[in-house]
Amino acid sequence: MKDKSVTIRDVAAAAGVSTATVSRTLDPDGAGGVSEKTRLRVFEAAAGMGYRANPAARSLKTRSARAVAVVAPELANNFFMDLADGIERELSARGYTLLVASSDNSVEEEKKRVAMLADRMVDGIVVIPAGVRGDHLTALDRNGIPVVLVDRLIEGAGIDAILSDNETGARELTRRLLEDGFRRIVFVGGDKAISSARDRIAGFKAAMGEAGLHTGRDSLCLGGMGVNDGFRHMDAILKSDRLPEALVAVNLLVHLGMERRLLARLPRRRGEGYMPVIAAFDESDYSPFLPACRYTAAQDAAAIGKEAVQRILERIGQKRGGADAAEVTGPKIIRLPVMIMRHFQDR
Amino acid sequence: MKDKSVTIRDVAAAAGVSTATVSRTLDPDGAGGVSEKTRLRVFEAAAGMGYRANPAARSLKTRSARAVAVVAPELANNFFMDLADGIERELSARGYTLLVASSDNSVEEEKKRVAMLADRMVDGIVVIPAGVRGDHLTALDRNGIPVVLVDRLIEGAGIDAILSDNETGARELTRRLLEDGFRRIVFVGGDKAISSARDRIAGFKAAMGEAGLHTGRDSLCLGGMGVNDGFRHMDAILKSDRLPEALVAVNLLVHLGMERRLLARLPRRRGEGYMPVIAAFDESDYSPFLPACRYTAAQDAAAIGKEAVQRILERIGQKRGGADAAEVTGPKIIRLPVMIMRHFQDR
DNA sequence: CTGTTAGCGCCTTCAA
DNA sequence: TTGAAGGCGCTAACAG
Repeated sequence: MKDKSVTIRDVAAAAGVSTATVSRTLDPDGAGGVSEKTRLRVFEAAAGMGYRANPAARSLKTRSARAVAVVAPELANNFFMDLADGIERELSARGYTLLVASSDNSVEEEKKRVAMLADRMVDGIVVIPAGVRGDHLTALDRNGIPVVLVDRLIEGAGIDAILSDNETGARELTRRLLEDGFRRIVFVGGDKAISSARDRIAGFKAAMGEAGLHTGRDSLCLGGMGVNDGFRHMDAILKSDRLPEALVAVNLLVHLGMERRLLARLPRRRGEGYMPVIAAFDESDYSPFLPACRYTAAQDAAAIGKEAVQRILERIGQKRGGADAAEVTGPKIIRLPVMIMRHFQDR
Repeated sequence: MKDKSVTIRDVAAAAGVSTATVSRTLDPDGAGGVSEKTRLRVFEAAAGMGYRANPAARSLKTRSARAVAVVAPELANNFFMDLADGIERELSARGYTLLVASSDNSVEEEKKRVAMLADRMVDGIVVIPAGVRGDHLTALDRNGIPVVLVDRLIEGAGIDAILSDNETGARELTRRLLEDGFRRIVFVGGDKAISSARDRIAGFKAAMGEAGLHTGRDSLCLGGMGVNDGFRHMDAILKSDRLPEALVAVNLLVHLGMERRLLARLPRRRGEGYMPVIAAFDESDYSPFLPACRYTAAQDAAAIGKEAVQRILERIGQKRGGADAAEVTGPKIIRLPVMIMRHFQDR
């Protein structure tokens, strides 16, 4: 907001060329026919005067802002921000800016935020969907603002997505428990509306099936993806007749809730009473401290972020180039492997 | 990016008024002399056509973008994102957009990001400083882009700041340990370059002094604010002659590192050998699970975020109004209280 | 390879 | 209270 901000005209005057030449020289996409001599002169002049292109003016003209947005259900979530971090790193390396907005776990809010971002002419939006509805995203994508889904899929929306291989992850997690000799295993949490949860449930069932175990009502405590849901389910389990030997938690938060419920039991003395083993999706810095936690499926947030950026910039490039082959190919869905980690607790 | 984006002219035509009238009617600051009748007509037309003002064009003209940026040392940090969440909530309620960027814990990077954001004509920047240097921020603030520091202070920079009352927090934390009967207490971690660390150290010393205890070399393990630093310090402590009875951790990460080191000991069986008690800054969802953690000082991230937004919008308003009284008053520094929490572990 | 020109969509005097 | 007109800083044809 410096009053004396130096414009392209000042640079042009100083370098003794036209504004058009300066513009071409300083084109971020670097594709301009400018002679080496003038290019040098312009660069020098620009640097000397501390010229900085005005992005608003540029946007107004080019209808693009060299910015990409991320919309996450919440900001204060470790996994989402790991993703954002990866995205930011990748993006800034290529001269793009990242905007972040929170949908506050609401599709309504997500709609608003996405609209606002579209207004701000971001070149693309990475969305961690808050729910199952994706019409607003599909519309955006069709209208020329590329959208890439991350972490969760919206079925039938026809939008590219980068995910973890949730089914395989859950199957592996369950297999480990089976290999350890557990038989009475219960899956906890999981909103059927959310694709990752569905896939994880499927993986669990598959592994149980392989072992010849039936997965009926009493081996599934479905519903919810939050801390309270985990707490609630664990509570119910503790009050049930047949205590499971092991549990599979659908995600970090449900896992946390379950551990909380276990911690809250009286008497607090460890080693007394029932203590199940938990295998959970999502590794965190604190996993080693959770008393029941034996296995986690660690998602590679950095890789997902990187892949998402790559995909969205590719799409942005295509749009500029005018190619529209993507629609024919159908949405591209990438599933990245997870890593199973073992935690040793003093049990 | 819609090809057929509806502009102010379309609305003007539809409503049968001039573009100037539409502009006045839709002024976000609401201060325009427009008759109720035309205002209604314009609103109706705008809504009917789905008009959305183009922020780039508006920015170009007004040199403001109704956007505020947050620059944090890292995104994948619970406390910082709690702050960001609070800021976002407050901001979007007032029609502002939040941009988030990471300085990657480097002042150099912070400089670059801040410059980029200034180019994008954000109206103000909330910074969680990466280090002690703040010239670039002071310059910005003087040049008309309000800057508010959060969580950490930069001495002598003359910039407004919203902080926790770190000294009182650390003193309280230490007092609790003393009340519990501990005498050999060591403070762990803390970069002297970071104001919050300095204040916390001072609080520790004050409490110890009150109790008539000396705080010499052997009661301070200073240096570092990260997980590795905590680990390293705890390692050294375990190898020392006189094991402290209790420890004060400078922040969440150092605390985590310390707990990790304790966890890593062999034999892994709990209850064997030495187990100190820790009082740490920063409460998290996982604090109840950390075996050594007895007290935490919980910062009120939401309140800090809210306060920061309020302050920065105030400054933005002043700037528009042309008032410059702030410079006379000197920087405003607000210290918010922390809450001491007790954790009961099965020890 | 470089300059000229005409806006992008909006806001804001200045008159009416 | 309203309208007309002139840019904000930049880019993208189109000439030269």
